[in-house]
Amino acid sequence: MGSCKKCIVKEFTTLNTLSSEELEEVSHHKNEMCFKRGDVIFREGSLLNGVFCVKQGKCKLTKLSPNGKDQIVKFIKDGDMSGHRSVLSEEPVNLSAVALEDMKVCFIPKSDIIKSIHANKYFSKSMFKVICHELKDAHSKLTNMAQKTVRERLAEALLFLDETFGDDAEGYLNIRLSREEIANVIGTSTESAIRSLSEMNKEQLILLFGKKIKLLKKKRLKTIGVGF
Amino acid sequence: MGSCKKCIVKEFTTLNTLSSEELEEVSHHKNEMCFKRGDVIFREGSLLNGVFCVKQGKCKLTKLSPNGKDQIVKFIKDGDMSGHRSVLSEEPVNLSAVALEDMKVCFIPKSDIIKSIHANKYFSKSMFKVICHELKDAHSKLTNMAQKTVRERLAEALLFLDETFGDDAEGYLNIRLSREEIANVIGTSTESAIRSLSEMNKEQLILLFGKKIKLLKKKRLKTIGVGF
DNA sequence: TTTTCAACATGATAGATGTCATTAATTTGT
DNA sequence: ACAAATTAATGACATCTATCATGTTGAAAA
Repeated sequence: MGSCKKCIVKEFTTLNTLSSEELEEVSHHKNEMCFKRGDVIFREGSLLNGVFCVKQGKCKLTKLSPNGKDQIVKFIKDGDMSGHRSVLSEEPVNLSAVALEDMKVCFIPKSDIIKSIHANKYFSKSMFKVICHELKDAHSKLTNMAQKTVRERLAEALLFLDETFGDDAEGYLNIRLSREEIANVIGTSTESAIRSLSEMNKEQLILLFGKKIKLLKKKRLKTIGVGF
Repeated sequence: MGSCKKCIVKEFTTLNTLSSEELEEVSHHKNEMCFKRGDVIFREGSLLNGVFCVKQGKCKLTKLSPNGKDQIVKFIKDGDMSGHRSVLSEEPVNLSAVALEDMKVCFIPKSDIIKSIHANKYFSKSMFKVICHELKDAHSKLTNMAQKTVRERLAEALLFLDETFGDDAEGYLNIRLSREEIANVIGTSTESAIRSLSEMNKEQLILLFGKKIKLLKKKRLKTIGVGF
């Protein structure tokens, strides 16, 4: 089992505030797991006994609405943590995590996290920042959802995906989502999402090639996303 | 200047985990201020140097959308704290706070908060829970906003206001909001909000009397809010 | 390869919501 | 108490979005 000291997750998350000893301890307690596209990593309502660190792959965090539709609330990628909200608040998770591609994930037990929060003020501070940032993000998503049109939300979402996951060698978004998943990000029906995508395709703002999407005019997309 | 030890805010918030000495210190550093209905307590983008504790009155937290409309993200009432996200993340506030009635508010400097977070693990734990709860709440609001109709969101919002602020002697909601403000809670146009209210009034689910609103059939409103 | 199934695309239509215009009611300031 | 200004209510209409129906494409399995 590899040491956490050289892990990509340590590199990018709040774990980088841990001391050498703390990391050593985490290394011994952690649990490595693999998932395949479509696998459920955890499901809304479960009581998590630790946090997940993503070494490889991407997943979506979704919330089930009473009407049976999933809302995609967040994406998680290599180097990200997940499940910390549940651990910190000692409540069940309110979101489900589903793998979007094959993943390698480490599970760090709650006890290690809690211990370090109390012992290491840098870790605790960093944790606060992570959650606070998520909260800020959620408020701004809420506002967008409430006040923007489908087309505006789609433009925003595409730019977000571009910033978050980057492009591949040919300039396509480095994430593969079904049309339904795109609809679940922007909070609309699959058909409406498809229509808006086709429209942008015709306008040559984006290029659709199967499931692959290339952003052709990012500046224009930005102004659309802001609402103009 | 009164001691924080007997304050309603201490009673209800995370401040109740502070030791006697810590409270004493806060008592000396705090700053009492008054606001009138409509006053801006802080504005989106400001850098807060402390947190606000509400001794009396209510306010709304709003986020301005690029299209110029305000989205009401949260309500704050007697015994609540606000501004902690900004203080903990050391970022500008992302929301504006506007008084909905006359208010008495205490300002506690950032230094006291940070100090206690490091010194008092109960305080820190309690703070985590507060933020985590807000995050959970924001995710569920996001999902509702994305997937529910105006009527459903209105039903939910009314029940929320009822739970949060309670009723007056005659059974009316204990908070006075304009139609525009109600619209800004549920994320719709003022006219649509008015129409949905009128509709529920005709159906005798609620009773409208000027700005005052009484919930007549809460069970029915609940099933509407869930989406049936 | 061929078959089968799921995902994608698109048209038609109905329903929900936003916008504009007008009138009524209420609040505010004098 | 009155006038002015703001807020609320409602109708008419345009627009957006969801839903249903249908056909197409593409991927996976036999």
